[in-house]
Amino acid sequence: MLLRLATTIKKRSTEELMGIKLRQMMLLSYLNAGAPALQQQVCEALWLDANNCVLLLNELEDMGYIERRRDPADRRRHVVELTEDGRIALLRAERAQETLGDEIFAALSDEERATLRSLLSRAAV
Amino acid sequence: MLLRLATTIKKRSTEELMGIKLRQMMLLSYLNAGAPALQQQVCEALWLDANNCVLLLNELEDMGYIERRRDPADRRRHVVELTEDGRIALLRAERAQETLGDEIFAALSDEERATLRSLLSRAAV
DNA sequence: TATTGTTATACTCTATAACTATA
DNA sequence: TATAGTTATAGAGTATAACAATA
Repeated sequence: MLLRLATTIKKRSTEELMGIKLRQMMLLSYLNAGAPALQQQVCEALWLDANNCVLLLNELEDMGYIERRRDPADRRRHVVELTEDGRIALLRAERAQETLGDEIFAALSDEERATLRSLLSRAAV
Repeated sequence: MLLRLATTIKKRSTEELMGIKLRQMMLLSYLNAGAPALQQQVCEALWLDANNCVLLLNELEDMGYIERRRDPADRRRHVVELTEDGRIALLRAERAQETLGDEIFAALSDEERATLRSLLSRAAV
């Protein structure tokens, strides 16, 4: 049931609706939450292997939503940072997600949604 | 969060653990729940397009877990039925899933799990 | 001609391994 | 030599379109 709901969310989170892909949004969202992060940290936080992470970052860099800079302390490393355009794109995607959430969980009260969130957060990831 | 949990479940539902793949289990589970069904119904219930459905049924038929017969009433149609081996394979997979569920939702009481199920079931699919 | 099931094909997502540059 | 990032490649999963048999 949980799996089916997840596929529903994925299917309805179209690029057309959000402006960007769901995975792209999750990466931008992670960057927005904290300070500019090392590429490695981004990968780990989002469960992406190094390869996938690079590809995703490439897309976002091409779109101008992130910037990659060499870490002066260790020139092998890249520091990833959200751009202003990236912030705007993220906001749009988040608004779309909220609307979608309202549609999908329309039958649940605010309180019930909070309960759901809390229960899910206590499951092992 | 819901999406992350879903990927956790998928990743941990390995063929090694369950004996069959998750999608195969879902199809067998559907057949087990009701009477022998038309291929078309199976597709629709599991959100598979016709192509995918055929491929999945092919796998299961090769493994001897289902049987396909022509519908005498309309020879274009196929009736799909679970075999005894299929039933056994399904049972094994279901047991593995239960164990997995216990691990993932270990922090939740029985009552809380019931609440979670009920909340999820009320979301739009 | 329309419908059921099938095959062929391509596209996305993900996973593995080899390569480059820095340390 | 070990590590961070990259590239190349292959494998799942999924979607689209063309095809065969039957109605």
